[in-house]
Amino acid sequence: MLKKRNVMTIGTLARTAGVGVETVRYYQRRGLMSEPEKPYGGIRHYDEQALARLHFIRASQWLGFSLDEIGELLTLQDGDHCDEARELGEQKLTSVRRKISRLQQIERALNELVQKCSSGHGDVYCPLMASLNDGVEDATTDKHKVR
Amino acid sequence: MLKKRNVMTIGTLARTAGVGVETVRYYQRRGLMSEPEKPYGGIRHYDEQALARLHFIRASQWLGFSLDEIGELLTLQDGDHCDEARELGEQKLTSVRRKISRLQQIERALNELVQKCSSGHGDVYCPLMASLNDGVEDATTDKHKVR
DNA sequence: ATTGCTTCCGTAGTGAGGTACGGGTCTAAG
DNA sequence: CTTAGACCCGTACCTCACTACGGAAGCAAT
Repeated sequence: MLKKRNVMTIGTLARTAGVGVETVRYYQRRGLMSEPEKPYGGIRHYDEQALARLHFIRASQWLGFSLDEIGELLTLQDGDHCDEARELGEQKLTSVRRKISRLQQIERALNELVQKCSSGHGDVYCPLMASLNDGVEDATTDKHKVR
Repeated sequence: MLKKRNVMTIGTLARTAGVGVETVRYYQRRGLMSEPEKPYGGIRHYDEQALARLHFIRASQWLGFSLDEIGELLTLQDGDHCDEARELGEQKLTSVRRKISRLQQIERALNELVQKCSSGHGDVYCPLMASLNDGVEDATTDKHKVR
């Protein structure tokens, strides 16, 4: 008993996955998804696999992988390359942890500044601005790229 | 006794602040820094104020302000607008905290996946890939923008 | 005086991840 | 049968923060 596969147009596919039609087409152009053959003169249809692929991409993106990295992951898809996949995962984990601690530093600094601003309200000058003018105490000590 | 002010060329200024010459010129075009008058047919010189401005910009950037927001901050520079500045700071603080908790979620998920990958090594399939294929457990439940 | 590094200045390109547009074709509802 | 709404497709445009390019002119040392 062959259950007829859930067939969708690109619009339905996109809506179901919560992305825009243009985004799906963009992923196709990037080579992250294949374009199904189109029936002569007609409209392409997409199945569950396409939807799964879209989920894969969004899930990976959510984990901080770039589209290029996702492309890499996709070449490892058969499950035979667990080590490579884990390696990529570990790299991401490291970079996520770096980001977290940088943001925590920033949070502490910003919090302190805002606190000062709220309390010492008698003065004429603004402590936040003052700190920014001084370079936020050792924030600019790392003179590297901010990006 | 007038101490002759520390005068720099754009190159020295940039190097001192740890940015590129092009970056300084870019900030000028963006209206974040002024261009000093140039002596007839000659080379512009920059003083400590310009350097301070550059520090201000980098410090603010480090705190997560965009160049547009930094422009706003700069219009509040006189210190008479402490409330507005604090308001901006608080907004940033909120967004930084959001980012942190999002990243912490990601960290937990990624860590778990990598752990699984390292341990259960007898199977043929890769747990990381498997999870990505399933959508990372409720990661894709929030079907919104990843950006 | 010649080499060689800066500076000056405008314009254009980069990368990441899309989003928008416009003209043409299909399909489904009324 | 007409019309509204998808779809198809290529190309152009967007944001953000830079970065590069290229030619002319200045300045410092040899």
